[in-house]
Amino acid sequence: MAPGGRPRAFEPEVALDAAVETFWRHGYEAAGLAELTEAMGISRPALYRFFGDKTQLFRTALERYIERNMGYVENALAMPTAREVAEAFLTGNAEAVTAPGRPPGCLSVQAMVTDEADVFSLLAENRRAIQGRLTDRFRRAIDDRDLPPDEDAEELARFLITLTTGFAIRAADGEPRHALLALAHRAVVVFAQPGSAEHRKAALPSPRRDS
Amino acid sequence: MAPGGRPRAFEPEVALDAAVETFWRHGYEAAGLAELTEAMGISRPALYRFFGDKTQLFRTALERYIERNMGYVENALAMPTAREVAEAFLTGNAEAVTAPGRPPGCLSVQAMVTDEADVFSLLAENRRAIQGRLTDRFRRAIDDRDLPPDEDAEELARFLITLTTGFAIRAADGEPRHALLALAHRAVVVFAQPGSAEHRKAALPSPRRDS
DNA sequence: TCAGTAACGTATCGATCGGTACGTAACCAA
DNA sequence: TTGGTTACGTACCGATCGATACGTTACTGA
Repeated sequence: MAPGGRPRAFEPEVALDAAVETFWRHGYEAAGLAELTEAMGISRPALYRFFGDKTQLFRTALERYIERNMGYVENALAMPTAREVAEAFLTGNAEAVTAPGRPPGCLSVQAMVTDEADVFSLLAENRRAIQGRLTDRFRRAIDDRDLPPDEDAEELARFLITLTTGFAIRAADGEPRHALLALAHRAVVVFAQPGSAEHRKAALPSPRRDS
Repeated sequence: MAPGGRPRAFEPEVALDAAVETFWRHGYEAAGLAELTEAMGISRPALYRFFGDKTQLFRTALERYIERNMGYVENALAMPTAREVAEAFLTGNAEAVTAPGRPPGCLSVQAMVTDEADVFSLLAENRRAIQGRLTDRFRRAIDDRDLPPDEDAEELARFLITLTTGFAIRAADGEPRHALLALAHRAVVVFAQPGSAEHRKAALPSPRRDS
């Protein structure tokens, strides 16, 4: 019934990668259609025909970014001990946000500062998903006696996410890889060394509930 | 010789505070003139006559933001020990980025994601200045035998700045105050590295300064 | 009363934003 | 060749961006 029409004049994956890099470097709003189309090497209507509007393009770009540049998350979650999970997660992130030949920082964080509610919540959901997987992993570590029984798995996960968020901003700020790696190695001391579970007593005077 | 003309119809400080809040909530680029003028309660030409262009307004707003919402920095630097400096700095920041009645997060961080080079470098300079003062403080702590002689003062300062940067983003992300405070208390254990067990004993909840 | 001065705000500037209408070009099947 | 189909890109849309021109209003001192 319907034979193929005129063939595409560009490689969708190449164009998408260019979009990823543009969003990565400038965030969502600051990445204009003009810059996007120029980087992707296609015309504006071509972008809309293949990728939908700017928001949909960003969704697709974020998916690709995650699967191509956030592999360190899976890698870290597969580590045998909680401490190794944390170290792999932090160092993997430090390396990802300072990858040579790529924009410094993290697409998710660069694009987070936006008024577009759907883009923001998309990124928030992604971050929450990772934090949830880390939490689950640390809960398992508690069950396995790899972490103290009174340890707060959710708080540990939140600590890691918060630190990597900071890494992303600092990398965009020009901080070199070795500096972030040093911070990563330093931060894992928060994961109690075997035999010293007492840091929690000293560190937490009393739980506070104010907002 | 020159008599006064028509009197001003607005309070400059009130208008400036409104500008601070707008930049705080949306960052630099996303805070449009329409929103700024509406929040400030003045017309567009009035803004330009009194505050110069948008960049100059931002400079002034940043100055005011620093002097009104970053008092915790001075407070922290005045603490007697390195660990207390760190704890006061982190908790002070956690409280500042979750201050009730104010936008969550930090103006400096919200506005950091921008293409405007001069705004970016202005913020980077501010961050570097704080990091420098923390570094100096920790160097002094090393001289005073308050920190181990082989400690890296600059790295400690970088650790704190990176963490507070993360706090700012997470606060904007909706993280409640108590969660960030818990992270703050947890993070100061890096100041009780193995080998100096007595740093740990002295950990007490420090006096608090709300601004 | 009146000239001088300065802040007021409407109405508008050119540039750029995200998004499309539409005529054209390139493929396939008959 | 011809009709159907699909991608191509120029040229444009209304809205909004930051920034101003300019006529008006309110105050002061002579």
